[in-house]
Amino acid sequence: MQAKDSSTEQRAGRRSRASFTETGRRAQIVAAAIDVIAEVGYHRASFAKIAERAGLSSTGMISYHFDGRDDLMREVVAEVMRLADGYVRPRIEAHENYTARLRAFIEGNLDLCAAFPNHLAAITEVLTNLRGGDPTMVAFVDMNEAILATQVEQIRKAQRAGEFGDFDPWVMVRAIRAAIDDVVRRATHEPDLDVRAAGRELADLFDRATRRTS
Amino acid sequence: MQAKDSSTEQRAGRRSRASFTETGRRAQIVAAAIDVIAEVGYHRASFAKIAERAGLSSTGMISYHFDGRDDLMREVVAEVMRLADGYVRPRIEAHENYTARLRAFIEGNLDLCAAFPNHLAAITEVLTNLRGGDPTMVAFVDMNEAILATQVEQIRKAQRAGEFGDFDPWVMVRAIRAAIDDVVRRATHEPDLDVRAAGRELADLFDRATRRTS
Amino acid sequence: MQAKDSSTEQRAGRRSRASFTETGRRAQIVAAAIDVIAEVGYHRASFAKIAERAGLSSTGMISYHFDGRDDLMREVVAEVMRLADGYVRPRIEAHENYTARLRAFIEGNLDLCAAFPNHLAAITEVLTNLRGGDPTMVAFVDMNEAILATQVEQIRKAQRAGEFGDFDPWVMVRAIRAAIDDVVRRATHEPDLDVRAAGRELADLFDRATRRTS
Amino acid sequence: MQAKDSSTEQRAGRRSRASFTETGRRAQIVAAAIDVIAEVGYHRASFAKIAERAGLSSTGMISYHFDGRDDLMREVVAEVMRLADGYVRPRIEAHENYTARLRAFIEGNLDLCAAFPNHLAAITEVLTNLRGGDPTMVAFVDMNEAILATQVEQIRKAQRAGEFGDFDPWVMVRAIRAAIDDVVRRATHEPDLDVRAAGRELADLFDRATRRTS
DNA sequence: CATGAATGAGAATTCATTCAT
DNA sequence: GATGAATGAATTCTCATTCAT
Repeated sequence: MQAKDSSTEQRAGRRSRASFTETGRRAQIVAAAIDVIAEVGYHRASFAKIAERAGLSSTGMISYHFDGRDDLMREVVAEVMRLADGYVRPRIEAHENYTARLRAFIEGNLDLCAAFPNHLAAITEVLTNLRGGDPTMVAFVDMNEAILATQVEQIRKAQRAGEFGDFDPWVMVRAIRAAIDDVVRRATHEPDLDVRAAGRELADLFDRATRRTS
Repeated sequence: MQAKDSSTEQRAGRRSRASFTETGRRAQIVAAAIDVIAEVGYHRASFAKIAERAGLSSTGMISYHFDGRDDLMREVVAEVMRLADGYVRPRIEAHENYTARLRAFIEGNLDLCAAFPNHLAAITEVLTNLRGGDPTMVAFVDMNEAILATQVEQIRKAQRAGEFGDFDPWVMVRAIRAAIDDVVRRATHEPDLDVRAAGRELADLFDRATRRTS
Repeated sequence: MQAKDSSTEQRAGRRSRASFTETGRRAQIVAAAIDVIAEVGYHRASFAKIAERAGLSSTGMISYHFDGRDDLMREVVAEVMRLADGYVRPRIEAHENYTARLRAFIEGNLDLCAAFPNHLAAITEVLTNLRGGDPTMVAFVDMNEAILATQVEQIRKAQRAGEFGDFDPWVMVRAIRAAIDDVVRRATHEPDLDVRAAGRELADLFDRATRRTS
Repeated sequence: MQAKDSSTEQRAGRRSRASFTETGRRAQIVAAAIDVIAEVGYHRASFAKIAERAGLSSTGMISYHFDGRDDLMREVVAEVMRLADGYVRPRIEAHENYTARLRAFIEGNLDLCAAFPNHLAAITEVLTNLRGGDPTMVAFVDMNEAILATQVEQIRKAQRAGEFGDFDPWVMVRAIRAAIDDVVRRATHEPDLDVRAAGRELADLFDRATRRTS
């Protein structure tokens, strides 16, 4: 019910042996990209803006470190997933029953959103704009799909355990994801939004929606 | 709990009296824009692609009929809202109690999505990419906000009537919207997706989520 | 020392027999063109703006009545020259001696500018932007040159008559023209400018400049 | 009585530290722009033509080095003013009395025009077409106005010194400017024009016009 | 490694002109 | 005669990417 591990090895390296500087530069660029994407959106996040944010004086540096825009975006997603996984997974695994785990997942995501607003906003932007995009990034959508599949599996277990009611787990999983992403998206541009409160509300909402009808 | 009426008169024209051909061309271009936006997304929907889809030989034609990209997008939204309103509103108003009306709203939207997949996908794309966008299209976001406010009001009535439980109506409304939009988005690129079935599932889901806990 | 007559016949007619409506429409368009050119300048005076000003609903009308932009501009120049000639020539011919005639020319032009600000501004715009322009409008520059030549001849007579001193008449004529045009240009956008007063000052200036040194 | 100093620092850059190549390219593009503007005029001086003249393979290069058309034009004006200042100012300051200084100003400008025909033609084109233009370039017009004001002040001093007669210094300054610009404009397209001779004639002309009437 | 100059494709828009009605 | 829809060229500008230094 949370992000799969996406280890460093998946980063697809033109460069077999990444030096320390190399790694640092990449991280720096990815961090800048996350901020820029969160602020101006996926499509307006040009190399020029990202380079400027990263304190780089040339977009060429980005092209040097990444195999094109897609590669950079891949890394952005990977980075955020790494963060999200480290943040949310422990909170989920701290609970035994599925109801509590679901709540932990939803509230964990939105607590994370409150703590790192740009990260979740960025990944949402990227994944949203990937849908229907180039076939070159199919791997990405697949990865996302895999995560959802894991969550579906969790729900099925809860249903078999009689903890959840009878409903289509895919629809449920996507509805949860969509609701979370919606809050994330708004959080970026509505500073007054109480993200944690929204998280609790959503957790309540989906608690009722999943609960076995007596 | 549905789109406000946005009548033809609101289109307000450079052209005071729109000829039949004028109206036809505009409609044709809007239709092409809807298809292209649904297929490639808001940002990749260039005038070139839209013109090609509309069977036009140059992008200049679009600029001739519309006062720029924003004007075209406005019309796209207006057109879809007109369609959605005509389709969904009667289905809602056919019911008295709020539970049935909510179901009619959700299923109505997704039935419409099944019937006109591109229309809802297009408006979702436009509105999604407007969030945090140019200040020139604030009116748009406001309109959308007004629609949500109407729905919130409906929910409040249902709560006062004891038909719905106690929850934050804004969070609920946004979660519903997000869940519907998610299905709409996927419908465009997943031809096998059973949109109507998803609609029924979502209606069930939010029925449970809104129902007064006994 | 003033504009040559440019009769209607010079208008270069695709249309051998101009109907009344034809003539009226042309005049109406020319008048609109004069206003627009004076306001936004030669290059920004598009057919669209001119048509709008003329109360026409299509630029096609202009293309119908004129053989292209050049033809329209030709007519603008001819129209203004006709006006200027009728206004200035009598004031010049009312005097005998060349000094008074020169003053009448300068003050006459600027009085005209005060009375019809757009007309002189328009012709100045057109002629200025013609210099170095297409070879298709050479005839235009030639006509202008012919007017200056006439004025040069007047000066030569004055010099032979001992009324003017010894100087290059061409340089003088151009300096006068340039000074007048400069006031005309500024008059359009500086409403507070006292054009007549400037005319008197310029007349004084060139009076001193042409006077025989004792 | 001549252009104010417009030092390199005023160029203010997107690029804080301009490399040698950067500076070179900018200069090269400015030079090309000056030539093209002198030849085809301000409005027809498109990036395409300028790029071609500069030996560049795409207009994008110009956009890369300059913040748009206005920025390029600004640089064109600055460059010409720098040149003109270096050329004319010493010749003016070599003289004590105002009569000689005026002559030095006029002849200096036209000698410069003979030496660098395109430079003065270009600045004249730009400034002429700025009048009444975009509000974005108001600073430009203001600068020009400041220069004229300086010259007006010089004239006032000469009048108080009894060296010049009694006349409106503003009208005089503008007439001088207009006469010079007229010669400059013609010089570009009339190779046979003896610019220096015209300069001497104009100096004589305005010498008579400013001289105290005995 | 890093820079930044260079490239060329693609974007929206304006324009004069043509043409069917 | 008059309209306005259609065309295609031209314009400025942005962008990702390449490459010499």
